[in-house]
Amino acid sequence: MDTQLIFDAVADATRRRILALLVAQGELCVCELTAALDDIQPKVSRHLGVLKDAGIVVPRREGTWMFYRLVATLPAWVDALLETLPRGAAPELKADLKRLKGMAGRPERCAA
Amino acid sequence: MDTQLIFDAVADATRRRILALLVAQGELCVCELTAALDDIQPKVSRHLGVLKDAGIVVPRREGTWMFYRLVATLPAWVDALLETLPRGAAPELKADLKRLKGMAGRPERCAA
DNA sequence: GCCATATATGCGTCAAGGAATATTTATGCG
DNA sequence: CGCATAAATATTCCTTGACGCATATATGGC
Repeated sequence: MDTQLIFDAVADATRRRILALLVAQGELCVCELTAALDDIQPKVSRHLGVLKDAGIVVPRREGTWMFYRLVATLPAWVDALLETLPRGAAPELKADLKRLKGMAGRPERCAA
Repeated sequence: MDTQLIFDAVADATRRRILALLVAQGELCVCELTAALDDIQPKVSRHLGVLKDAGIVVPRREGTWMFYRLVATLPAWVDALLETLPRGAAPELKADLKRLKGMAGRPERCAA
């Protein structure tokens, strides 16, 4: 658990949007995040890699899709930090959620 | 209140040490922070400038000294973020406080 | 005005990190 | 096996920001 990696991860606006979405939705795949953020896939994937290396999210493969979710056993202060994102630190969250809802061909999950 | 400025400010380890000291001590001058961090004065001053531009701290002049303290009316989520610093996100805080206590010729405050 | 202390800032250098495109790997289906 | 989709990585370019040093500014006392 490297403190600097955590803060570096949260310093980027795109990664904050991803984290806010994961806090709100629990688990999302790359294509869902790409649609929600209205951005290109390599960019989303690379930012997810940063979050994974920082130990904040974990991937789970389900067929073609890669689902990402928050690590369950984060230190309390990291949880508190992530909680601040929907509560004022991520203004775009509403719009991102709206795009996510309106996404066509959203994958169906088998297991959670 | 620019969200990105807040996170950029907190992304730097030196600035997190400064903020943790201010959370713990309430108000400190540049020379006290320089001693507590065991660093050079221009560096401390520059980081304080970043924190000031981000709207997190405010300066107060008292004779030759410049005292810095946290802004009183920060948004709730920023307060929550700052609270995480002494609670696990600032490992060096103990050592920094120790150096501060042992500092020679510490200025005396007139008004708070 | 002169000097000492405290603080701020200009400047050159350097490395880290983000964006965009192209490419590669992995999975599923026929 | 070949194709299509999803995702990861590699490459290149470019911007940002931290650091260290030197210097400038401000305040107080004489």
